[in-house]
Amino acid sequence: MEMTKKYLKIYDDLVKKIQAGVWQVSAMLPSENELSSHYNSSRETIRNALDLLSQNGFIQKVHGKGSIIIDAHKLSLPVSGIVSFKELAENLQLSTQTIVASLNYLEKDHDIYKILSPAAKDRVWQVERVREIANEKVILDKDFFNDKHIPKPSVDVCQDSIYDYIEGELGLTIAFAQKEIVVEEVTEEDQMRLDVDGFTNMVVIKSHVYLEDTSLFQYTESRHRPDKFRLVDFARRLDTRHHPVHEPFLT
Amino acid sequence: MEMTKKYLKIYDDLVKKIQAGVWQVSAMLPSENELSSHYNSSRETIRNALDLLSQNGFIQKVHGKGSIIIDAHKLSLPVSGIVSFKELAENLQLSTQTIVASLNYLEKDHDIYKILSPAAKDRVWQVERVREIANEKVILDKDFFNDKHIPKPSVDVCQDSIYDYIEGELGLTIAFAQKEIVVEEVTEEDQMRLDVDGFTNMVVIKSHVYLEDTSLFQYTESRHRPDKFRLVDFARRLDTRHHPVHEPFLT
DNA sequence: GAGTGGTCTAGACCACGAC
DNA sequence: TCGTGGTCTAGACCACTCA
Repeated sequence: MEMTKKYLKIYDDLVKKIQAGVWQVSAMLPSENELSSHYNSSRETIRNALDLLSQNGFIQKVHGKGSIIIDAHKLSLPVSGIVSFKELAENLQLSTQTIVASLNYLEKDHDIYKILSPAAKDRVWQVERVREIANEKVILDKDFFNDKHIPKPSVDVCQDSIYDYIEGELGLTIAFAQKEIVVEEVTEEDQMRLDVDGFTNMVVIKSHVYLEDTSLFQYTESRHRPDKFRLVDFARRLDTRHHPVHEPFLT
Repeated sequence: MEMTKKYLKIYDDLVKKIQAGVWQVSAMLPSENELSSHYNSSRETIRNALDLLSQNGFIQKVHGKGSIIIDAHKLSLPVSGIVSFKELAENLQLSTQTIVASLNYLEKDHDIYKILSPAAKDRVWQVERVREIANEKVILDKDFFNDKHIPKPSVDVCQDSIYDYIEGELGLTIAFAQKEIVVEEVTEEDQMRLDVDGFTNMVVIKSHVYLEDTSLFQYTESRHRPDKFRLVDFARRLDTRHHPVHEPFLT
């Protein structure tokens, strides 16, 4: 009696083999037919696993040829997405630290209510966290939550990982996010909380985050000192016929 | 005798209906069974079409409930990806102009040969283009190509769209790209070519672009004046178990 | 329990690449 | 021509949501 999904087990197995170097980069994966007999599965199930490999930058499928091993993870792990600072920090070799600078409910007249609680029925709380990397305070994260979806937790939870709290303790599933990256001027708050170190601008990531039922539950601003900001992204060219997949956008 | 793929026609039709407002945002799409009888197709084909809608931010699927219409296109079209300036400009209401500042082969000792032509067998050419938006020169694009894959075209082609040349005239397919976004100091060249307008930093997008056969054919640096840079991104939370999908990255 | 999407199967034909 | 991946079908069972 297996709980796990077959195509995920196949995916996991293939990832492990690719990372172990069973096949060289730019070599071919076995064909879909070979894989389906090897894993005792239908071709469609293999294709589900291969789709995952492709989405995550492990292979490139070529019609009539096969699946080529690529290495989108070479330079320094990649891909735009939704990730917590904790997940991120675990992949860094540098020492990191989080300082909870504030944690409180907001006044009802705060602008953020328009976004997170239009009827102002639910309370909204805020947490501000300073991220220290190699003993420099370089990131200021300002998170706003609707109390109805995410009850205000303790400082300890904020110190650890709010996403673990949301996905683990509360059992909610984060589905998607809309993000905007811009460069803004340094604020007084930046100067108070961070080591701005003479910089006059900050890179700001503004995110609207949604649950699986499409309700908006979080708004975040992550303010980065520009010399410590770097975003690595792996992008596939999808159909751009109707709704061009965009990149730098200009106002 | 139809050339077009069935699931793409269904996708196109559903996009048209969503954009026409046939269903309200946060309403449910008809169920997969209803859609398959409506379009005279199997459920798997419908699911292919719905997967595309989901990837492109039109719907959010919820197990046991249905497909909810969402609106990732609300603010200003979205999503990180691979797009040409021409595609981008067509979605802008502002007047834009491209100036080809230079177009030439590079000396064999240029650093870029290490990336694009390791054996230094093939020639590498470069084009520099200044992008003017609302009569301000705010973007400097520096593109490097391997002559073997992409023969150096005329200035007119660069003026128009190199991607149209590659995908249309040469019939090649761009498959994926690896990008890095960082903030760098203004260079003398920036000052010479652009209206830097007192800014001391530039947002720089560095891209390695690959063809379908996974060969690297282009390296690009796109340098943006920070006040005119904005990136909008729509991200889904995928499996982050093995290879965390990252966001801001730090050095 | 009825209806939804998620997984999986076995089979078919097509479009493409390489020989 | 052969093997590859791409599309499509018809049907099955499971997991989930909601009344």
